[in-house]
Parts: sequence; C-alpha cells; structure tokens
Amino acid sequence: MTEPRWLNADERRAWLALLSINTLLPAALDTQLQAAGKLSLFDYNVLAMLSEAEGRFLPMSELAARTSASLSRLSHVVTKLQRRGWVEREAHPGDARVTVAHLTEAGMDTIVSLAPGHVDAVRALMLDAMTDEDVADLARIGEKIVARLDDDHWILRER
Amino acid sequence: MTEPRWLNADERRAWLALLSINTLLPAALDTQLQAAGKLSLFDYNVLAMLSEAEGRFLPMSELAARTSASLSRLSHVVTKLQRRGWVEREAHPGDARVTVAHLTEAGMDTIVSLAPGHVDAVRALMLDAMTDEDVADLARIGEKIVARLDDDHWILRER
DNA sequence: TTGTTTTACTTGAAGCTTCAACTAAGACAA
DNA sequence: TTGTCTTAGTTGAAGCTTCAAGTAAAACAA
Repeated sequence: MTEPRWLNADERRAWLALLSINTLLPAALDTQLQAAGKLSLFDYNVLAMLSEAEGRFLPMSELAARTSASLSRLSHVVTKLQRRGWVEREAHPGDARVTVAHLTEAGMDTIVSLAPGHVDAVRALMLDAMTDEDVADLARIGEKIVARLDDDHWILRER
Repeated sequence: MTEPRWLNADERRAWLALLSINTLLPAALDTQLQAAGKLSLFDYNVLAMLSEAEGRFLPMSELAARTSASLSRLSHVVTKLQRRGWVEREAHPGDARVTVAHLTEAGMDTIVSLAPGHVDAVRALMLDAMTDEDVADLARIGEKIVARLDDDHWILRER
C-alpha cells in the first residue's frame, strides 16, 4: 500500500470551492423556486427537460439521464408532479416496459411563467460573477469533469 | 417588465455542466464512503473539518459555516455522529449559548482510515480529468462564484 | 419453444434535510 | 434593573432521496 498523494494548494482550493458551490447554489435556487412556485430545483429541471423535448414527452429512463437522477427518484417526483397536474404518464406504443412522461398544458404554463425568474437567479448567483472568458473556461473544464463522471452523459452528445 | 436575457451557448454549457457535476459528483463520493465506512460525504466533511481545527473542536455555528450547512442539518448529523461515538458535544466555557462539537479519538481514527480512499476518489472523479492549468482556473472561477453566493464564506478568508 | 437474463420501471421503508416553532442566554437600551 | 432584541442551538414533523425488493416485458440462448 502506497502513500496517498494529498491535495496541493490549487487542488484543495478547486475542490473546496466546488464542494461549497455544490451546497450553496442549489439551496439558493431552491429558495427562489420555492417562493415563486412551491417547487424544487429538481422539479423545475424535470419540467424544463420535458418542455425542451420534441413533443414534450420523454421515456422515464431518458428523463432520468437528462436530470442526472436515479429512476427511483424520478419515479417518486413524477408521481408528485402528476398529482399537481403538470405531468402525465403514458404507455409507450412499441415497448410495454417503457413509461413515457408527458408535460401537460398546465405544466407548460408553469415552466413558462417560472423560467424568467429562474434564469435571472442563475445569472445573479453565478454567471454575473464571471467574465465571458471565465464562462467559456468553466464550460470546458466542467464538461471534462462530467465526461469523467459519466462518459456518455447527454450534455456531451452534441460535441 | 423587460424580456429576460436567455443563456447563450457557453453560459448554457457552463450551467448544465455545473448542474450535472452537482448531482453526479456527491453521489459518486457518497457511494465510495458508504462502502468504505457507512457514512455520507457530508458526515465525512463534518469529521474532516473538526480534524483540521485547532484542538479538534469547533462551535456548532463555525462548523456549520465550514460545511456550508444549516445549523439544523448540522445538529441532526452531530446527534447521529455522537451516537456512533465519533463526536461529543461540550459546553462553551465563556458563552452558555454555544455548543462545542469535539472530535473523539475514535472519530479521529475513522477519518484517518478513510482519508486516503476519499482523496483517491476525488482525484479519480475530478482532478485527474484536468490539467494543472484547469485546476488553477477552476479554483479561481469557483472562488468567484462562492464569493457571489456568500461574500464572507470561510474558504475566502485567507485571501 | 422454453428457460434465463436483461431492461424499465415502481414501490415501501428507512434515513436525511428542511421548515417552523421553540428554548435559553447574551447584548443592548433607557 | 427591566424589558427588548439578537444570537445559538435544538426539536419534531413533513417532505425528499435512497435502498432493496419486486413486477413485468423484451431479448437472448439452447
């Protein structure tokens, strides 16, 4: 067994910053969305991913991939969103194992009304702190990390 | 009411990457720590922050700041860590409102035994994906975002 | 075709986090 | 000193996430 390599100064700074962002950023966005529409950041993302999909529907697995969530977590959340009238579950015509989640009109209205405030919050909490070059760097470095965590993650598909 | 400014390509890439990292990285580290010692990343960080503090103790408020957590969350977790014999609660001599969390010997042994595996995981999941320059850039940009989220966050203190 | 494995998803229980309410002590003000 | 405000922390309940187990259909194998 060899000695582990401890983190150097920059590695430690990068790691601690990421860890802090990780806790603070979702919490702040949750607060904004909770106030605006009584939903969480994760709820919002589920609706957002459906709203951007062709036909406003996606199989549960694909929706789970696009929200980086487990199927179990997604299933519970879709049940909740269904009770609120924002999403419906439908059978897949070609494969009976598949459940398709479909954004309703009410769900679409909800996300359309929430999007401006949410985007403003993302800018205020994160993007406004950075120069254009910082944003490009973060995009590039962030995608490297995502590739390391999941080498066929959906956000890397169009590259 | 003005039109919101939507995200441009790089902004969207940066935001989606951060959101994905945010879900995937803690999940992967949780899995490693759960397997190695049946604790979460947050539990680990609480122990780590105490182990690095002078005297291996900190007031609850300070520990909450260093783990970016609410006092409520920390209080529940310290109760759990206390039941496992890793932390003790003590009264503060000068101010009776303050509770001091103190890492026990058993707690120190735990973190010492877990640290190498955890650091290896942080490297494997994140740092190994980046060049030295990337790491320095991420540290710089990450700290800008942290400053935006909380302008006197503890990781910015030594600057 | 029959049995086996894999894929897609759901469910209930256990554990974790948040929220609101609460206690208690220190600081401040008159 | 007395009352008020602020700070520090705890608690229980509600809601969210994970985990393990289960169902059912599709794919594969002999």
